[in-house]
Amino acid sequence: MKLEEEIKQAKFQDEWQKALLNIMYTGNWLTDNFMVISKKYAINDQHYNILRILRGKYPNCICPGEIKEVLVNKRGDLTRLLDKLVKMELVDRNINAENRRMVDVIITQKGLNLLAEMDPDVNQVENIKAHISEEDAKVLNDILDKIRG
Amino acid sequence: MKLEEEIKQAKFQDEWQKALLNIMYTGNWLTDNFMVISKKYAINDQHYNILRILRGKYPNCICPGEIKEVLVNKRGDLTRLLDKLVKMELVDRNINAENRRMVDVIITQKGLNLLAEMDPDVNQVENIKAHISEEDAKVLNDILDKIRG
DNA sequence: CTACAATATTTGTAATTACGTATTTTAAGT
DNA sequence: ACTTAAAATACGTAATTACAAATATTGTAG
Repeated sequence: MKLEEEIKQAKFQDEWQKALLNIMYTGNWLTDNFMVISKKYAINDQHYNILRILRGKYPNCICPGEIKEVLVNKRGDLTRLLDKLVKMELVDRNINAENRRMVDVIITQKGLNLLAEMDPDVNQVENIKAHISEEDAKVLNDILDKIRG
Repeated sequence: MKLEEEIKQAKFQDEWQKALLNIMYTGNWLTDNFMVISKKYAINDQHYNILRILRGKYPNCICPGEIKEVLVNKRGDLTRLLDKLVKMELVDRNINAENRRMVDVIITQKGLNLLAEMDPDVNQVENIKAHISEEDAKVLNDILDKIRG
């Protein structure tokens, strides 16, 4: 659906202006989708993002600082986000033996199971293959990378 | 800068997967830029978005429901977001005479002045003309519109 | 070895946001 | 006119987030 209809604006200043709004709007739209899915499993989109990062590292661990760097969305307080995941037993958190300032975070089996359970729902959202070609995706990636300079 | 470097992921499943992350990442990146600018003027990006919508309507007013529909980001409690703008005297809020359920919101001169003051900063952020061509922007818009289906 | 700066994370507190519920007003049906 | 439903917004409360400051540990210069 054209952005003009979504945010009910007859026309934009120019294509660049529209592109900026379109990126933010579509980004929020995707995030909202992840929020809806995550909520079904008693977590939010940030928790989900963290679990995905941890699964990517598994069976290795990773410290909060690295997680923060890699998060798609930096909103939220990492310590408290992890607090909740620990409380739900989805991740383990231990002080690093070599450098006691650091904390090792690792996803638990329960966390892996949860992600596995969520995968079908997520695939549904991530199934943009139905809408754009691989070539389109590649073009999109190039343009977005260029925008961020 | 390539997304791979930004979020330190060696490679992605496929171009589609990367595109999804890229949209959300770039959207957040843009939003963060607006947040930084807004903060300099004691408001946040949502407040700024609302003020822009109101300027677009000026000298007409618009009700909260319509504002909500048009907002790029639906996060936040519109009543309280407006509370703050009213308190800062950047907008006026009055019960609609014809339909007393509705509320007329209009930007004040002070609000218009603030936006005018912010414009140079915002133009800086919005200056993606330096990075992508009009044709690129058009292609990007088409692809994003397709993704949302 | 000691003092000082740097790093990684946590915590306190205030502000913001989410979410369900309440309030007020209009519309519609009988 | 009266009752009920719908619409638009506001509000109470709990959860989340932002921001600054605190804590703990390591690295380093003298």
